[in-house]
Amino acid sequence: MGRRTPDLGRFTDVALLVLVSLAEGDKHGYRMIQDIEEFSGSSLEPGTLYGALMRLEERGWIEALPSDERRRPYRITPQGVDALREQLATLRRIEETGSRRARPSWGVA
Amino acid sequence: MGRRTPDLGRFTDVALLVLVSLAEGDKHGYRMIQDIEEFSGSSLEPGTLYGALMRLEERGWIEALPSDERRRPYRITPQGVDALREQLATLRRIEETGSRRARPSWGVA
DNA sequence: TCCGCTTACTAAGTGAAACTGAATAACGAG
DNA sequence: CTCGTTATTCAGTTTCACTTAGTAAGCGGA
Repeated sequence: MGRRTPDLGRFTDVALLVLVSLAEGDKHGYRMIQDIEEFSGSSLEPGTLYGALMRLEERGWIEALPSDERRRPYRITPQGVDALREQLATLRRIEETGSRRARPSWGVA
Repeated sequence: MGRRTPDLGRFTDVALLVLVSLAEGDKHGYRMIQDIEEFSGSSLEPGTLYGALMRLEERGWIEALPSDERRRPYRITPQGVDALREQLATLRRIEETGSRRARPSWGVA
């Protein structure tokens, strides 16, 4: 459930979901998958998640913490928090516009 | 401005933006570009927009209206409205989770 | 009338990312 | 010692977003 529609867009980026997840606290990949599933309903396959982690790290929005060689935890960086806040603001604007427009008794009268 | 970050995700799907735009009323492509620019800050290039329109039409979420051979107007379908509402709900959940988590005095104490 | 601007869409080609799915492996429970 | 969960890596494919360029109708002004 909470399916990302194949063909057509995904409707929410993996990168955003990761940032939201890490905003709660440090996590390793596998826990992010579970967390993201809970708050967004999107179940990510490993390949999708780890690919996004790599790119986010290159961007400097998250950083790897000392790994215990089984789990590889990540932390969101200050730049990551900035980016997240900015994106959330944009998201809110779009969501509000959409809600306003899709609300008024569609199909009725 | 309102840049979609090249590499890394786009953070908002073109398809969603189109649905929000059409939720306000019928529009042809060029006007959607302007409308979307206004409410989301994302300026789409023609190729991006028209590609999304094609896929949305195949999906049955929008439909082409009789064209005057210069403008090609589109209308959102009932299924499109359903899909939009569902996506907005998901978006709101993500946005709320993100805002809650990114809020509490980050980096302070 | 013809020049140029805005409007409006079409089309081609590229790269990056999301997705699937399978392989690997450590660890705990029983 | 075996099975299920935890956790990550990797390979391969699809698809979308992006850029850019091209076509063309309509309109205002000189």
